[in-house]
Amino acid sequence: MSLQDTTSSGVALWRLVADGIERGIAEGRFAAGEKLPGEMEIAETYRVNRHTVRRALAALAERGLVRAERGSGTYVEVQKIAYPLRSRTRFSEIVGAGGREPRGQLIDASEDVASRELARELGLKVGAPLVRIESLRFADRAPICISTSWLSAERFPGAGEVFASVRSMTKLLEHFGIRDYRRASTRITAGIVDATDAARLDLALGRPILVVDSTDVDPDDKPLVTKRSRFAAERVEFLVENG
Amino acid sequence: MSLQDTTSSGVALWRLVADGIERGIAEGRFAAGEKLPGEMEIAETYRVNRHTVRRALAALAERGLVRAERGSGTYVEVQKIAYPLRSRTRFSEIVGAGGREPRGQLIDASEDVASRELARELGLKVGAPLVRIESLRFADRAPICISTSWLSAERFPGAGEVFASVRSMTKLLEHFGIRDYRRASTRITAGIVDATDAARLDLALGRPILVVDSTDVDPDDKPLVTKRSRFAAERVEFLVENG
DNA sequence: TCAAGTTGTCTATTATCATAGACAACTTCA
DNA sequence: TGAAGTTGTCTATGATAATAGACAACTTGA
Repeated sequence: MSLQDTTSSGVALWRLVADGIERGIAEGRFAAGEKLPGEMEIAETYRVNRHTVRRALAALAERGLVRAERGSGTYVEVQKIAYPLRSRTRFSEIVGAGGREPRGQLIDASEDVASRELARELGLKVGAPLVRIESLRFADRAPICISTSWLSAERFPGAGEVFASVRSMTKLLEHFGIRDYRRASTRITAGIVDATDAARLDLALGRPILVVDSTDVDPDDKPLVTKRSRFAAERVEFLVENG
Repeated sequence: MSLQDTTSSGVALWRLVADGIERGIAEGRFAAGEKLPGEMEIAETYRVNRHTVRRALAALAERGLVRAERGSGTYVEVQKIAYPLRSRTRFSEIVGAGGREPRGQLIDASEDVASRELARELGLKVGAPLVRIESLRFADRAPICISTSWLSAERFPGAGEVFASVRSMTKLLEHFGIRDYRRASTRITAGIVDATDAARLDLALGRPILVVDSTDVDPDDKPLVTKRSRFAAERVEFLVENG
């Protein structure tokens, strides 16, 4: 590691550079459409090899944040995604409307049992069998959000396998005969990303996340699924609709 | 990387394991003085090699979080600093459809000129004279939120002095003859506290904050005041009511 | 047209990361 | 005392990270 780092931090240098540049974009130091400093200049400011900078830029380019033009420079490509909050908010609508392609990826599905809080949210007894689904959502190529969803294992047997094939919570519920549902509650707070989420969201350690706890209910107000979602704060902003 | 990770994240595996264990300690899954699972068992749960686990444990040991005892096990060394991930304090009335009772303490009032963004929000020209009001809000004795409000200096002359005496944005607007107004837009995102806000909010550096940008308008949709508020994320959660 | 500056690609070298297997040293408990 | 289970240490191998230098391909502006 360069700089004063004598002990290895376990985070690759190119990742630190990439995070630094991304932060510059997120904070507006590099505006959308503008040219970044040259690779040599970036290498000097971070005191790393030019190849290391190129690795960082390649990672950003893969996610669509920057675009390199040979002979000219590297340009900032994207902006924050606006995420309106109202009942019936569904990810595909939002990102679809913005012209970005929604993608959901199953990370993991496993069995779980209801804690007191989960039991209360879902209207079940403590210890009731649940299905836990971990999923990752993208806009374009950038990971936006990690969600952990819990459903009753009795009401939705095999929910994990279904989600793996349909890749959408709406379609999962449709598969079990639920055509309509709505958002019962949404709580928003913020936190710091942990290492696991950081790796999956392609976020630097210590970066802020928006934490959204929500529960969806059917038309009879019976809880269907409760979720905890973690959004990369620098890529998302929430728009609260009020009359 | 193990699991399904085919793309390298730039974060070393041992670091992910170390963070995972540290999180377990912080959240009390591994109590102080207790024995951690064996290296083989940890390796299996994270699906990595035992040497990778040893690297992770070595990093934690170097920081004094754990202590290994040959032939016996590895033990949690320190008492965690317990802080709740989210408090139960509800501020729905501040951020939801309401958001009208900022009873707070005036920190500073000064003159400012409209940047492009402020001008757009307030429907003024760039460079138009503004009054900027910095205020601090408490719940009990804990500081909760810092707000920076901007108003047109032409429409609200002496707004700073008025706010200092009435200590409420609603009453300030009443003073200028505005009895009714509503929230036009609310944008929520998250960030890291800066040094100035950290001191005022009694927050550690690097802690997350909820950033709320909002604009209030009169019944004719004319912008009155635009605000940027920073909430200590660990003391606040937002409740979004829908339906 | 030409020079300067940019990104793209190649080879090469060294250090770290992650895995794998084997065995030693030690503790615990029956 | 002995077996089982724990951490400690050694060697070894392949993949990745980071450095270094050279040059090609291209854009920009004088």
